[in-house]
Amino acid sequence: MIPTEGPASAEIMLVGEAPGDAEVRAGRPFTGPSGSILDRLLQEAGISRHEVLLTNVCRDKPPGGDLSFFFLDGKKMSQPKPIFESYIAMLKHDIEVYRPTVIIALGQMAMKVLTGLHGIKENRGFVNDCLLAPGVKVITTYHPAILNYDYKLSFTAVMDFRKAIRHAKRPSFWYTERTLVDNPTAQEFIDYCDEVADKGEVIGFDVETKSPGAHINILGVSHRSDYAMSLDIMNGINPKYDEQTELRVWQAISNLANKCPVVMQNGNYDTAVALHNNGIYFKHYLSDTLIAAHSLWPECPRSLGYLASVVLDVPAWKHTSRESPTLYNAADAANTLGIWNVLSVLMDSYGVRPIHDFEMSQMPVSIMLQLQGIYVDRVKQAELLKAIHERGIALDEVLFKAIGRKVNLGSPKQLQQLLYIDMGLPVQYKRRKNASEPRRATTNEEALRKLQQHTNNPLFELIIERKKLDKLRTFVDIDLSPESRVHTCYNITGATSTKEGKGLVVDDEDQHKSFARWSSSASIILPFGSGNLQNIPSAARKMYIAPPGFKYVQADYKQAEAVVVAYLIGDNKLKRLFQESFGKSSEECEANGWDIHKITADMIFRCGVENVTKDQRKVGKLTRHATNYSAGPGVLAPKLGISTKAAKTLLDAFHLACPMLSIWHSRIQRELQATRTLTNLLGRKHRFLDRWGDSLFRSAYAYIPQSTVGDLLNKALVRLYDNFGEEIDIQLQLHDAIYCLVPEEKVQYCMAAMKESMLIPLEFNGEEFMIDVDFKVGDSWGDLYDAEIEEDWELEEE
DNA sequence: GATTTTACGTA
DNA sequence: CGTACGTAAAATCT
Repeated sequence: MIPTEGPASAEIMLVGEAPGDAEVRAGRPFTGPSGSILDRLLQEAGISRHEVLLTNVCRDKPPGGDLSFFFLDGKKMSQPKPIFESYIAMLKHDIEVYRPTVIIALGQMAMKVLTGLHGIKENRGFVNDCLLAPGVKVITTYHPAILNYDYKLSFTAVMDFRKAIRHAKRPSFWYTERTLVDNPTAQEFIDYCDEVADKGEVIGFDVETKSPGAHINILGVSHRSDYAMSLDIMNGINPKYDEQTELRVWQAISNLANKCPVVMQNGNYDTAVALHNNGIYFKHYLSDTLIAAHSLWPECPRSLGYLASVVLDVPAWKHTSRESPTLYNAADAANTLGIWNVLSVLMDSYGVRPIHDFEMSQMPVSIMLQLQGIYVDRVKQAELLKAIHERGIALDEVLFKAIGRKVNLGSPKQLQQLLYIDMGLPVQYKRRKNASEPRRATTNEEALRKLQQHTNNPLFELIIERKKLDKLRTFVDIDLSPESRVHTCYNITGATSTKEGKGLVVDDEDQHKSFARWSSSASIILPFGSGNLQNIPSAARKMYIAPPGFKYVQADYKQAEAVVVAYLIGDNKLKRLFQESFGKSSEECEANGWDIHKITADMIFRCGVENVTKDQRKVGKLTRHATNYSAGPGVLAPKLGISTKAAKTLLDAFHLACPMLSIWHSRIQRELQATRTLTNLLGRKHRFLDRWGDSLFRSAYAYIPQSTVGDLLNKALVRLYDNFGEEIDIQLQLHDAIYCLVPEEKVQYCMAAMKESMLIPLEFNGEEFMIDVDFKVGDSWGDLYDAEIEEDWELEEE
């Protein structure tokens, strides 16, 4: 039985779940591994464990640490045994005796017992009344034990602790008093908008929309974080007001859009919808809480609810969306403004406002690209579909004969049955991220290729081809808009928006990363196409055809990441190569041996650049690739068709010739050790909060080159759109390439404009350099040929 | 019907 | 022991 510990005068009480072995031995709470994590968190939040009360819901360690032991119904944990009831009574007693101002509930069980709430993700960070002792504030956060597994949650936990400390100092303060007007008349709403517009102050704005079509049905405006008004203009699927009244509402919004600086949460969506469906353009959309949060904490969640839980003192409001959509929307608008007020100050003290402003500057071109979409030729689409279908049938016949029964190759389970049980082949296992993960059988392409080598059976080639065909079909067999277009949603901050257009969906927690590149996902406004436009295979690109008399022009950064790496690691040989070959034609590069892969091959084989054979060049290319991303011999070997040992010899030879790379890796590790933070060449910072180890290192090695190129391209894209957007039709953003569509006679002009926009100097270690640009031109996105700017061609001619 | 797993497309 | 991203289809859970 572990008693509550701490000073009687303490204002904060921490309640965990149950003691562990260390606690039982010491007879004191939080003395084991969780205790040391807790100490670190408390220290970061600015408080010591000697100032707080420490206890657990359960006073004893359950057998095997399994909390369900204290319940009659096992895992469900809804019917407590008498002993659990007695623990609750003890907890209640201690709360009443010590009477803390704030209780910090650590983990699910403490939250449930103290507040009656379920779902720690939704409820943590908010202030709730204590069920056991009404009037005592309860703030829930993650249990320290879970931070062992998910270090990223530490940031949130520290923020929650800080909030608890603030509240402990102000016993009577619960929430910011505020007014959310959720049922105004149309006239009241219009009057409010007009009044706010006249003042021209910063407003928070949010819309709710109805699918299909993403039509706005609720409008929310807030001029102060403690006041918002929300109007529902729809009655089910019918307009709520007469035409005249609704028109006046839209005029009022349009007036706001013209006069007030506006803050939104993911306003990329709201402004695109307002423009597309209502013709309203937000002239002064200057700030966005999603982008502010991304520039401050790119590694953290950034939904409005999360941000509010971390920086505001408002009650949780997500649950109101169903019972009162206008109340919900008003809270969204007010909280957006409230969050902005805090983040705006933080951005200046962290020095990241330039990142926010840079991302905001990408908004207009991103919105244009989303609404414009890309044209697909229906005839070519049908042709491709037919070819896929026919080849599929032919392959199915051959496969049926070879296998003797019908197997759904899209089913990993059926394929495993066929390969590893029926055919008795050696089971292939998936590549693991670290050695502690369990081995999992796989039937992916790599496994099939291994089996092919093992058996020399052509069956596997056929299986691979059939699977690829099915994959390709998903990119070709797509719905087109009435204008024969497909659309996407470009997410400037990386992760995807939800269907409702707010918050963030992150399947895998790693996906908060967002290394400065846009992501592309299914359009919520115009749901046509395969969604992500950044992963269309080249075969499917052939149906994205330029109209008669027009050409696609592609400009991409040449060897972009390799150039950045060369400067980062101080590889003089490569730096010289990139300088010498800058702006030179491919023929000239070839003639002079300016070829990074030949140079790499020479570093490995020491044969002289001019003597490198085709095979050696391939080895050089793949080795360079492997080392750039710190891949190991196990990855390189199958790609070269050699043994792991031989691959290791190659890698060793490379590292011997290029010691700078390993030195740079060590430098990155030291930088991480100091602050866990890296800064790319354009000043964008990223904190790496994963568990310390190789996986974190590899991610970190990729960060600077990848994010620098991402930022560089977006900078160029904004320049191209701002300076040439009237004459040049930008079509696509593909991480290190931009695609445009122009009349044939404007191809040279387009290339010159793209070159001028994309050649942007970078600086590292006081040295300035540029990444060169390559061009391709053609009749479709999938049919492009090398092109160059004619030597005597000047941009001014146009 | 909703969520998770597997596989795979791009840079 | 490449990283980053999003989606389709099958498998599994509730």
